[in-house]
Amino acid sequence: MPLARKLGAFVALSAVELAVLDALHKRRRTFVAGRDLVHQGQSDQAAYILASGWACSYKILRDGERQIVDFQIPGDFLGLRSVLLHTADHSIEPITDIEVCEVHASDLLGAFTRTPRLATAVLWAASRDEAMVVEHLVGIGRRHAAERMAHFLLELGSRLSLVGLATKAGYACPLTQYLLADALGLSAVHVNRVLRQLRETGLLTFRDGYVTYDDYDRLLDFAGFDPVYLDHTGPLLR
Amino acid sequence: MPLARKLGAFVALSAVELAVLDALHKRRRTFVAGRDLVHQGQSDQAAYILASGWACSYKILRDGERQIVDFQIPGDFLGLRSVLLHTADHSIEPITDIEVCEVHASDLLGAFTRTPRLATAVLWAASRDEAMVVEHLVGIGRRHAAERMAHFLLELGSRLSLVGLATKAGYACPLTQYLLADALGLSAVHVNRVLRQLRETGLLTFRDGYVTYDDYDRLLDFAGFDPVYLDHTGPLLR
DNA sequence: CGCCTCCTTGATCTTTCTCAAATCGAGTGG
DNA sequence: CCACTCGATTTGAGAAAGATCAAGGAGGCG
Repeated sequence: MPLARKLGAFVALSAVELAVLDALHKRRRTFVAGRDLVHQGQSDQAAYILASGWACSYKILRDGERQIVDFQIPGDFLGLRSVLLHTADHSIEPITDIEVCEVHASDLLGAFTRTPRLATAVLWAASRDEAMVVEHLVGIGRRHAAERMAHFLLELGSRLSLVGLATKAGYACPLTQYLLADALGLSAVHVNRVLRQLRETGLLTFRDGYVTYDDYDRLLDFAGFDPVYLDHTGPLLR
Repeated sequence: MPLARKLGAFVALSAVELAVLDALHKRRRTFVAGRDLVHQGQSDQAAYILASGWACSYKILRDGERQIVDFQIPGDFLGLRSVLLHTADHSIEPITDIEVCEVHASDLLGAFTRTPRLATAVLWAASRDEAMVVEHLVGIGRRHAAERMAHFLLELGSRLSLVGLATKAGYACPLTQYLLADALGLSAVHVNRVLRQLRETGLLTFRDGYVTYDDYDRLLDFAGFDPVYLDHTGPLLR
């Protein structure tokens, strides 16, 4: 269970807490790629824990422009904020076919009451997600396109290796250039050019759904990637 | 106490919970404008609750570029994420002289264990903050400068009116054009031009530390401002 | 085969940045 | 009261990053 693994990095979970966590994984469901799971503005939505596949959360503006806020990979929550805020402030779309576990607001709040440490752990996971959104914000605001792309793909690799889906060499990545454009605040055309530039300067290659690091150290430097905000040396709470 | 007021909007707090919250407000401190409270990379930092004044959280990139992630106003947490993640992933600078209450990690985690509902409330507040960061991200990624500025200033007004610091007409705002530039991912020069444009088209005026709405309805429309993500009809938990 | 999605590349245009310089008001010391 | 400084604002001119428009190409699939 990728979620337990993730939370376990922060809070040393007891048997009871693991059992409560396991009980959240009862309602299993699957969704097909491309059909929204949650739609911006819906209220009283359930949250989900992503078991397999990729999804993205995004917002649509009036003029039809889309901004992807984050991609979700196995072990991530989908729509946790929507549950807490009572209304979905963003939409969620599966990028591939996905498997999820549905979690109702009452389940979650009940679990928190029974095992407060789990609440702390979830608060930690939410903070980590926010740290990624913040880094994303910084990238869009103050990095130019190539640096932004490099940083983004490095972060994704770092997250994926945490759940065993990436190696030092690279990772499988189902994102299209259109998705990258919507995530990075660029046009799809420019994404293409930037990827070409990264390939031609020997930093990384994104081709046929696979990201390959061509020179990891130089790439880290080029992107100014600092993995501190994703690292954690061990459980904070014992 | 602005924090109790804010959390009270989400969770109907009991006398015990209010007492625990009050106990967090023991260590009062003041800081002068311009000197960092928290510095990027510090570990085991305390968190603060802002009692009066304005602050901002930001990240500095290698090349010295700065991106302001969010401004904090009374009732907001400062550095909550840094406590949970064990390391500050951003810096915090007071924009005006400020008064804060220092909160240690242990106080906070202790309070959560004693009153789980408080943990839920703080999780809610954190989610609300994240929703604002997300909206900020969307603005930087997909809105052009004028729209971005208008949306940003409307959101700020909306947050301020929640704690009684803004009216329908406008609000006092200590931000310089340099701060706005660093927040919005623009150059200070362009911020100036955009403010002029908004003034000349009769939408809003930002002058002498005061934001005045010149035509609120047209401004809402121009910015595509949707206050849903800040609204809450009442306590979710009773 | 024909259609569809995604990727690729060229040409041109727009937004925003950078550099430069003038202005303005609040303090400060003489 | 005046000269001086300092931070913030304002405006202009030219440059650059990235957007938009347009058109092909390559692979998958009914």
